[in-house]
Amino acid sequence: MSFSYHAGMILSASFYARPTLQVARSLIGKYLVRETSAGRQAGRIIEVEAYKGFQDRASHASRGRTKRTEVMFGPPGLAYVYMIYGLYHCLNVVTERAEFPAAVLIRAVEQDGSLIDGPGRVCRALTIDRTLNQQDLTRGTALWIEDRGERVRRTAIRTFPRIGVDYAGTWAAKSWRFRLGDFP
DNA sequence: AGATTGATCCAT
DNA sequence: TGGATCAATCTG
Repeated sequence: MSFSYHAGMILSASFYARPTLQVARSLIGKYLVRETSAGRQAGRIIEVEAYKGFQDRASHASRGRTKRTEVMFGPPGLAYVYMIYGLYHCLNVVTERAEFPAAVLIRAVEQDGSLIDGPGRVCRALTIDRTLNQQDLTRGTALWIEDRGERVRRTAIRTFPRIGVDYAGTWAAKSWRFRLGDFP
């Protein structure tokens, strides 16, 4: 039992252990929370992308089970953090079930009224790097996602093709990006 | 449009 | 081991 204060309910493994597109949708309006020795920061999730299964050519896991993608094959509720272009980090949450590779990329959050737009910027703003790879998000330490009671109407969420995956053939056309409509 | 940066992956 | 690639971002 932890006695530290949480503004909302920490999402449990059962939240992540659902079909990835459902998890992606329901992450909109939840709060990504980062706690360090310097304090606690939170961002309201505005945009996400789903990456699902062995066939999805946009997913890192489509190349198979490697050292990098191993965490995507792990149990739901783990963080998958990778470095891109040697400059930026991207945060994903692992979904569904062990042995099945799937995750949701956090693309944008609203922090203290300002929009942090882009997965690299999200990680920079919340001090998220590879040391948090494979972190268990259901434990409520260092990094987690919580529900603060906001109800997001389904019609408030718009869907788009995923960004930066033009190489993925027909998979690039799938509307697996979800964004809160109030943020153009 | 072009530069940046380093981890990763696969072909030599 | 080498080199192409990359779920991005910043500056012109």
